[in-house]
Amino acid sequence: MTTRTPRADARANRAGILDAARTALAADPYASIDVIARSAGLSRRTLYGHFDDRDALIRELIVIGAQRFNAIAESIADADARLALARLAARLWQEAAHVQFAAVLALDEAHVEHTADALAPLRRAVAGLVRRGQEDGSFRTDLAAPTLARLIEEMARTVVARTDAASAGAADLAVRTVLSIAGLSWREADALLTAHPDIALASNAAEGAA
Amino acid sequence: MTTRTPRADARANRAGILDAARTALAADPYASIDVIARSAGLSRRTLYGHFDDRDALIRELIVIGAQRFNAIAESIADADARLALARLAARLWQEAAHVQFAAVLALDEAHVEHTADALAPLRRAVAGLVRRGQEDGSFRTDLAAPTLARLIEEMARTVVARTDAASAGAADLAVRTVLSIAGLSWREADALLTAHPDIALASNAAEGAA
DNA sequence: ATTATGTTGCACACACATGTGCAACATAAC
DNA sequence: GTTATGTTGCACATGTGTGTGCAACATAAT
Repeated sequence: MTTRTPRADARANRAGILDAARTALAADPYASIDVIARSAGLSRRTLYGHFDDRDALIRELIVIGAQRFNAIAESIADADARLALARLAARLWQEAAHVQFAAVLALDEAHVEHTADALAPLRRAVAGLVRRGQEDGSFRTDLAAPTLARLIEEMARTVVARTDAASAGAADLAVRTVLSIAGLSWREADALLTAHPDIALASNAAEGAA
Repeated sequence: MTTRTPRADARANRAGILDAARTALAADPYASIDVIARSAGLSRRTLYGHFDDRDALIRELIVIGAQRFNAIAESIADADARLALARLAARLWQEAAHVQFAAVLALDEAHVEHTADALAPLRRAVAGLVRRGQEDGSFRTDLAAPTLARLIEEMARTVVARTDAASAGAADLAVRTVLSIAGLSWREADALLTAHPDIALASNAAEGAA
């Protein structure tokens, strides 16, 4: 029981590892500890100074990512279920850089359970949205609510995991996909997005400008 | 240069390995050679008598699977693009047992390329369908044809890989998902499937009957 | 019944990843 | 400038998977 205060550079290195792990694991969920450490500019041995375990590192990543997810889910307040869903998809997409690894890891047997637990609030929010949308007739009713909720989750996960986050209309694509799955025709979705241009805003604008 | 005729039991064992590999890899794309061989009732050593390599085994699986895929794609003749897409999805689904591993493997870095090559005909068929559907106004036009084609592929792959093939309305779910992505409203898709009950037929009927 | 063909278990070499112990070295904090 | 804190490289043990060689054994085909 001495100083207790972590050194400043150590704090930064820890953060750097989490950062490197995010991108490395998004590209390859089986990225080795060594690859992660090196891509953070540190040695493998040092990483073990910050995290007990490969598992501990990943668990921390999941927890952090889930917090962001859940916070967003709980911040959506639109009365219109279609709007709420669209906004949820768009907001989540903006976090893509922080969550892409999660979308990939969520498929890994070893972490499904933990991920599912951590994302329970988000899942509840989606379930509520679906129920609401089905009740007011704006979402499809040919599928049972739990089925539709799961389908929306899976499709969203796929789009996040399999789309280059930096590409042009990526956010727009994600939103339209989710709305289509919810049962809207594309014209309906299109009208919705036109009427509410704030939703798919801020798609990473500058690209080819060099 | 002697007999050249493979022994009957050896032929059967080879087929058994391919079969076991299909199911084992569908569950876990990293299933070990040993697990595959054992689940075929053979020893690891024997497997190497039939296949040079882990890679050789997987490549053969991909080729066989792709042949079935492609044959189906080329057998679809409906003039109506919506119908054609629906039927394609349904027919592919019926092959789920033979292709689920492919849907999973397709994500594995090591085999993406080979898989993509093998599935070129299917991909071309989908591209043609999308073009046709967009031209006659039955598919969405808010996304460029290549984007839409890729999206349909990805979503179909996800549904195949992430749905219990034996579950009740699985085939129906797959078809409806694809149609929604193509831009149909759920009511439109519903009407289409009602008008053509032959499409989503033969969903593995008997389940709970024990 | 003989024989070519398959199968099996075992040992081996190899590669790669995880996690730990330790001594040498750096440097942020004071 | 001293010192507690952090970093590094190296060796090591461990575990898991791949692919091969070989001798003993089984059996389909004739």
